Amino acid sequence: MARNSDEAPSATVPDPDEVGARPGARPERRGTTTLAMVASRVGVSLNTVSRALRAPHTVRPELKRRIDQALQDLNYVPNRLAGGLAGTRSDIVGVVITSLFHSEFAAVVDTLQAQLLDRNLQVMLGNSRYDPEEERRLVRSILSWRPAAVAIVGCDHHPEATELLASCGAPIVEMWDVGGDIIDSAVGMDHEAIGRAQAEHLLSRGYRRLAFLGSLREADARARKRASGMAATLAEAGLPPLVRMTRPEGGHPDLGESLLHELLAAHRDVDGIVCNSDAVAFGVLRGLRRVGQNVPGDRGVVGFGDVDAGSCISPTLTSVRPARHAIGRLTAETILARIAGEEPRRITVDWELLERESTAR
Amino acid sequence: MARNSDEAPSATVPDPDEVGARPGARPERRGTTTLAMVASRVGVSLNTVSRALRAPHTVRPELKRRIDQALQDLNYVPNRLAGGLAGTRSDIVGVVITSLFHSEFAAVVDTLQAQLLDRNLQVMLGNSRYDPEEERRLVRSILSWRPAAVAIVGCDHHPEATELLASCGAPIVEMWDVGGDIIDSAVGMDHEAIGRAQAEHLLSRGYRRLAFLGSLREADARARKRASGMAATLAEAGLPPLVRMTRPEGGHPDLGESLLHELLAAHRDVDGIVCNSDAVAFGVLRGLRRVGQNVPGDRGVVGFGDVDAGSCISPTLTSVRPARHAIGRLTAETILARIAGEEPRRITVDWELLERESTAR
DNA sequence: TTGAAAGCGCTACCAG
DNA sequence: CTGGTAGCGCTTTCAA
Repeated sequence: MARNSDEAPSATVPDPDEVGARPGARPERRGTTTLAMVASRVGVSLNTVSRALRAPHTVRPELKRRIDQALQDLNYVPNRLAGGLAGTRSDIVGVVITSLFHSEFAAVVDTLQAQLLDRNLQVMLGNSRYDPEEERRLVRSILSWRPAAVAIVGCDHHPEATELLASCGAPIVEMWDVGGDIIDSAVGMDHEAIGRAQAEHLLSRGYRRLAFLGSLREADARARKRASGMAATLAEAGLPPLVRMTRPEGGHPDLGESLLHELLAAHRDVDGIVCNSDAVAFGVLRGLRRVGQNVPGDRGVVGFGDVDAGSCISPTLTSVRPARHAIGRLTAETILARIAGEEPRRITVDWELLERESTAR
Repeated sequence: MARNSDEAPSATVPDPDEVGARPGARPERRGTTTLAMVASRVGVSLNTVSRALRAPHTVRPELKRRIDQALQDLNYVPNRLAGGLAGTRSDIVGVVITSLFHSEFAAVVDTLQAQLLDRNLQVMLGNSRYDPEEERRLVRSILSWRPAAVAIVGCDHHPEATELLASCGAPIVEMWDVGGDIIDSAVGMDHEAIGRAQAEHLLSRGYRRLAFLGSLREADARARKRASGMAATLAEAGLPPLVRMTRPEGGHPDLGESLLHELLAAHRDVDGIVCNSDAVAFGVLRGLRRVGQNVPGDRGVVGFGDVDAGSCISPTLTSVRPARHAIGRLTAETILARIAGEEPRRITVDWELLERESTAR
């Protein structure tokens, strides 16, 4: 059981306002107990209490016990705004992502938050919704809390965001992608390599004419890198160029089905389809089933993200599984290391191409 | 096909100043412009600049222009720790959820964050991972930032968390659930009613012996309320009692398939299966397909959450669609209203039972 | 319309 | 080991 300040059977919470009102004690405000109140109740100085909290071993055990008691009696909750202002660190880690909804990054944030909380770092979250302007706003806003570090999705940001991050003095960890210029540290995947692997896999199964389908809104730098990887692979193999189709709508099965129809109308010869996300791929599979096309016989389909459902649909979906938890964990570790003064890191994280029925011919 | 996981110390990174914090000297924060610096550059006093920021109309237009110029030249980023300490508001909204990974709440947080950011409120996120003890820690931690408001999933918390939230003085909005006691305000669904609807739907399709399957870890108060609703419906119809099966693992298709086998072994007569989440339901469908059972013919399956893939699998999955974005939006509105001094609210949000093939007999 | 001064609650430094 | 004393950067009266 954790020792100080972190336990209180809330059976009876004494009134914090009842403090020996001596000249010298600060005027008490309703509801909030300050260190000074605790100190005056115990009869020691304010900063003794502060030390009892931060460096327990520097306080006489007996005194420490009495202080803990008072802390608990008064139900003290520290004011970290004050702590952050006075100290050097703010204990806030800003986390900027591009999307939460399509759960691309939910698992990453999940792991990251849990690991940071263990070290008493609080996550301040922002979602740019794939909008660079929003990202700029968000970065500004988060930096105004003087975070101890910032984790942000991607390596390609609004120029002012990059500038702000680079010069704010806090460690910055760019997540998900490792390609390109890095501000400080990065933990992510090589998306171009993923695109190559997706294309190579389809080619190895005999598909020859490939397309890349996805939401334009989510056609971020990572998606473009994957598409580039595919295009490069095709070029090297001397095959016809990659067909790319996007729409403004979000990545959803309906988008996938709709893009599929467009694709079949314009490029009937395409036989290998890579989607920007599994959600889109599900729609493509649904569409192909509805028009009586056989998968993997007539056309192969590859997703990205490896959502749970991919192994439950029929045909099961070939997809790329990012090491989401690894990214979250390694990002947390990198943040802690950087805060501790270690060198910047650039970590390339594993991913896996899971070959399932949708390409198994 | 696994890929590289090499770790290369990046050489392209500009090395920050000597981090060697000599004892005695306060660590210098790089690139931090203070209001005072801006003021001295313009040749006015510090709080004139402050006013120019917060109440522009109280400053002579010409001066305002010069101040704005200086603000921009020096690339001023406010320090909201200081602002929060000095002022009465902290502009932080704490958001406590039970899970991010299975994206149950990702959409809610998504919408909530975007709406709050529009009003310059920053989201501080915490994930309790369905653990009351973690929830208590998290609430304490978040309250130590003196948030302007707190949004939290559910109405059933660790007792100390409830106590802390109730007495912290900030508006509290409980999300997702509206049943039971409320601390301040709530925006959510009636989960017992959902359970009743799930059961009634199965009964109306001729299924008679019902079971509830799910992850124990996610068997939170909401899930229990839904199961209760089902049980009550069965009791009122004079049918055999609800079979409940849970396991400690997280809600995943594999869990669903595994629970299904257990169910078939122990209660062969069950013909209507309600799952705690769509992910579990997907596994149940997969399992039934593998053992050659016909859905919806032999058994009906109902999910919860209405994940995208539900309409792409075969058979398509009957599920309950929570009004996720509505919850996010209404929570934001309630928070803003409460901060503005309006009365607490209790809002019951719609949901929809989507009848698809998995129960269509 | 502007400025001076007093804190917000805490941490950090120094002397006892 | 303990207490005094400065601030951290900003908001807020209250004067000018």
